[in-house]
Amino acid sequence: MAKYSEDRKREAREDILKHAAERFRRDGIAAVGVRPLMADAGLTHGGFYAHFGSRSDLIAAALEYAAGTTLDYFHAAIARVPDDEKLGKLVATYLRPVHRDHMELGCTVSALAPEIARESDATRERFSASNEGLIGLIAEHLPPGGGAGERLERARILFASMLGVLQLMRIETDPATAASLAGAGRTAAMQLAHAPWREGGA
Amino acid sequence: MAKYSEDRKREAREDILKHAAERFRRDGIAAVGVRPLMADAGLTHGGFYAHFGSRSDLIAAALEYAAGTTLDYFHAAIARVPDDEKLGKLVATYLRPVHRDHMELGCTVSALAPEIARESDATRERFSASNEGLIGLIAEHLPPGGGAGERLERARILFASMLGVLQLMRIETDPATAASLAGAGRTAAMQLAHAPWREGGA
DNA sequence: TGTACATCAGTGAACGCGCGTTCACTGATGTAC
DNA sequence: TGTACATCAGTGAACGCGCGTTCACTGATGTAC
Repeated sequence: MAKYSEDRKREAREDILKHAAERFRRDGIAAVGVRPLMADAGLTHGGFYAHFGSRSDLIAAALEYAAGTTLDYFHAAIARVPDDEKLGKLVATYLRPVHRDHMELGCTVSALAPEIARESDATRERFSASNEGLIGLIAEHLPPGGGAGERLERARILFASMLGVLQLMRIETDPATAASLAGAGRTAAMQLAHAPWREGGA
Repeated sequence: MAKYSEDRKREAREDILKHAAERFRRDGIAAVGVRPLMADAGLTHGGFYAHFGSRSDLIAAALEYAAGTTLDYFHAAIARVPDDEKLGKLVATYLRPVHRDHMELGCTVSALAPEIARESDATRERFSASNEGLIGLIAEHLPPGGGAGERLERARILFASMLGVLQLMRIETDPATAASLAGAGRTAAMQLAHAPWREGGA
């Protein structure tokens, strides 16, 4: 019934989402208007509402989409690497210069964390669910040992540390400091991956 | 010559900066307009340009101001604590629930990192210089040992980790996960403070 | 195979609104004598 | 001490512009027979 060209529509929607995911990360969510975004996709602004109920709906969908591409990116980056080097490769990929310089194609959280934090519960929940894939990927390649919950907790902390380091690298104007951050960030991440958990500090 | 009421003007400027620093952190830089901001300070929008050359100038000044208040906040938080507990107190203060729930009065980087990263070199440099105070405060209370450069590097990583954890806590909708993040974040921060540096990982 | 009709993604003018910035002004606060 | 004048922070109308959203429309793509 009324099938029409559902594929064509789905492709257009996907195209809008792809451009939104990229623009949001590059310019910030608040700076991206419906009109320029539709122009990116080769369309005019009125057609937007055939695909999304509102700009808010787009934000939720685009964040979810962006989290998906982020996961794909890191999944691909470690695919051709021996199992026991996957975590190191993931950390190195996360902190490498090209990721610092290309917010628009990289980790969604590092590019948009505070803006996501200001979104509604529903949007944040939807995004978190999508972002769990990346947390899971890290947990999967942590050194063996520990229960599933503990491994996820450790993966979350490792992710948080890398994300913070990357954000500082992006603010930093001195290349030497940025490079030192990348190096020290890698060391720190591997420390967090291997150190005994629970009361490991002073 | 022409002294007039310079103090009064300085007070008004300070008032605008104070409100801007708060609003920026709460709503994001892009979401804060000149008009609502001046209304916060009990003024009308036209007067804005007696204090700042442009909205961009305000952003640079307000970020600097915010970094200053962030430093004051943590400086005060650890003032009445024995020296060897200052770092732990700082970490605990950074990751406590009230800091997660009050972006507008807390760490500027955690509330605005990606937006700051999109600012001009000049603005980022000015902000970084101001934010070095907080990095220095952390470095000061790291366990003894290591050169000044190494201590600063370690402080930067510790700061980055806390900042990432706080941002994840702000995105998270599940209270249990948020609480686990806070706890694990404290453990991780103290691990990073105490672990041997350079090649400490796998 | 050819014609009539239905669907609906996409178009673009229009809506009310808030934006950053300018500018002629006002009026409180200062100085000069 | 009282009066005339200068300064300039603050006012608010006005500028051109882009925003999110609505809606009457068009025209390519589908189905019916």
